[in-house]
Amino acid sequence: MNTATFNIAAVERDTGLSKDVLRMWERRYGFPVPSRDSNGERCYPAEQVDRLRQIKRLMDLGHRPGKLIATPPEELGGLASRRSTSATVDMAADDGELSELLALIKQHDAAAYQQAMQQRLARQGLQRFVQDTVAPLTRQVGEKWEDGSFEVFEEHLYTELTKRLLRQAIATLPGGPRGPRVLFTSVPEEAHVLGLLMVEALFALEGAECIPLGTQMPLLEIGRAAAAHQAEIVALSFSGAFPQRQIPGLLHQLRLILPEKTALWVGGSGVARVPRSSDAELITTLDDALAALTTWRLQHA
Amino acid sequence: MNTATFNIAAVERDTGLSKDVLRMWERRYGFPVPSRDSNGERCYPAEQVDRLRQIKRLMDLGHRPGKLIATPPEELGGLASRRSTSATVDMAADDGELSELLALIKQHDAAAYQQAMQQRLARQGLQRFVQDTVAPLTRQVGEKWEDGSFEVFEEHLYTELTKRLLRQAIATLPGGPRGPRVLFTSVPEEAHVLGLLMVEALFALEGAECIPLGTQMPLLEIGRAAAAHQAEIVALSFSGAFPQRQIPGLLHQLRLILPEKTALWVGGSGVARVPRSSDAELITTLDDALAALTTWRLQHA
DNA sequence: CTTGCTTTTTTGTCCTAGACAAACACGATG
DNA sequence: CATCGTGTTTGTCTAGGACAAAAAAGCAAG
Repeated sequence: MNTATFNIAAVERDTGLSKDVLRMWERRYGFPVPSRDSNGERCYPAEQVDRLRQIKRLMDLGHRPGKLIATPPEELGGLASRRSTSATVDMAADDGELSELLALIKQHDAAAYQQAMQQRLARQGLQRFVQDTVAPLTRQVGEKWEDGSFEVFEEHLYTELTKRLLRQAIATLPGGPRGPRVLFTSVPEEAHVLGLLMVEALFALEGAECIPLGTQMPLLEIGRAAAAHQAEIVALSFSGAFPQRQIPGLLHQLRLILPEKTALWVGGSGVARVPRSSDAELITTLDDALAALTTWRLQHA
Repeated sequence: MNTATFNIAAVERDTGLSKDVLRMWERRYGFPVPSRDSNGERCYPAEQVDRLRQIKRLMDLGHRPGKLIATPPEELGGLASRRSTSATVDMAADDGELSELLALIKQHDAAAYQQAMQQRLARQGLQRFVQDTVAPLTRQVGEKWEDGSFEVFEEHLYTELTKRLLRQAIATLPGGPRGPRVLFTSVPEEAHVLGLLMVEALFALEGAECIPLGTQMPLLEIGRAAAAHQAEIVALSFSGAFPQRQIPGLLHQLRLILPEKTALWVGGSGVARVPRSSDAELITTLDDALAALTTWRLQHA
């Protein structure tokens, strides 16, 4: 297992750091320093790939690469919580029950987790389940992942199982003929969908007609889909890991592509730091989303 | 809407063609020829992006780029069927019923499609539903998409709705304590999951313990997950669009990362042309998958 | 005519190294 | 304390060259 080494394409795939960035870091900071194969191409050892992934993780949290690369690897784990602190305080409420759920994931007990969540869903009803269980749980998984107490694959397991629960719940709702037609999707390179699903669940409950197109739609295709479905609203989501600098340009382009009367609503942790603009409506919380729906209905009554 | 132009990163995102390839084609073939902005950077008009996506689509089908770029745009649509022809013949069987389902997607009538599929599922049972409905339907959607009679977003709609159905069906099955523990996932950059879900459904029916980790797991994380879950089998899937040349190296690496006793099973249309090797077991049909499971059980009884 | 091997063409990826602009951090001024 | 420069950090783009892997074409032998 130690003989495995990664070429630059594999490192890009596994860390999400572009080849350009990898080469630039090597030039500027002297890390990573891969060995070379017989063709002079870079060979990264698994150890450096792991450190790179850790660095990427902390960068998505807001740290600067220069500092991170200067930090010795063994101290990296400690840098976790940063913008988490403010959020953690005001939600210590029913931590107790939630951490039981987290513990099930941590034990990799998928069956028990699913059962516990099903019960909670039955007890709380879908709306409160989304707002009081799924949303805080997702936040906590994010934090645990950030501070290293959750592995990537544990976060994936959580996401996958929870997605299934939400989709299942949504499927039982009747398609609402009363609300606006809302098209749910994300741009290419953006694969996260859990937040979008939460909003879809809430909107479906409100009787909106939800059209889920999955993730990763090319922009021009989003335009075609909106036209074909005569969607009144296009709802997009960006995760925190999505390259922030691309977002404004991307929204501007999409705005040009979409019919004028189609609203563009954008949410997810990736847009928290994006400047407001007339291209799209930025939505940062689930409550915002519901409020936006209410407002839309008033304006189109 | 005509004022929208794409920079090279946006084109890479939307077409799946790497920046290197885009620049290379410009150098070698003289297409695409983007205009330049004030910084000398490439600006691709929407029209060229569309043509590029069409070319990429045909390349995934086996065509050569040199020919495609030489072909005038208006003739591109006609080049569709190629390796499809052989397959279409032997399945003209119950085309009738299936094409009704396809028509519902084409009309963007999500509700009716879901209802029709639910009925079929109830009538056929999960195994036959997967083998006789979902699998051929997916193949046909692929073909329709290839020959241009399905838009990308229609294929997305089909995929999303069908994924939901399968997941829902899987959720109702008891977790099997008898079979092997099978970990289902895909590598980064590979977002397609429908084929994996079909296999998961069949395996779950057979009483195997299925652990769905969603898509896009870094290789080292797949290794950790396999260890943590004590998985006996890791099942991966590659779509036809995944860069073929990366697959063998990738499987070799993963083989080095995984514990020796963990089997590596790989399927999907992307592996059809991959050379056989001792790194992984290549599985090309649903029947193969079931056969592999049976064999595994015999060998570990 | 087909099968299998070798050569040529096609094609993608990697390389170096420089330029620049956008984002950020810091300090000064209102 | 807030707002506005200014310097530093950082990512992305550009250029063309080199090379190897894949596909096609040519050719030989069964």
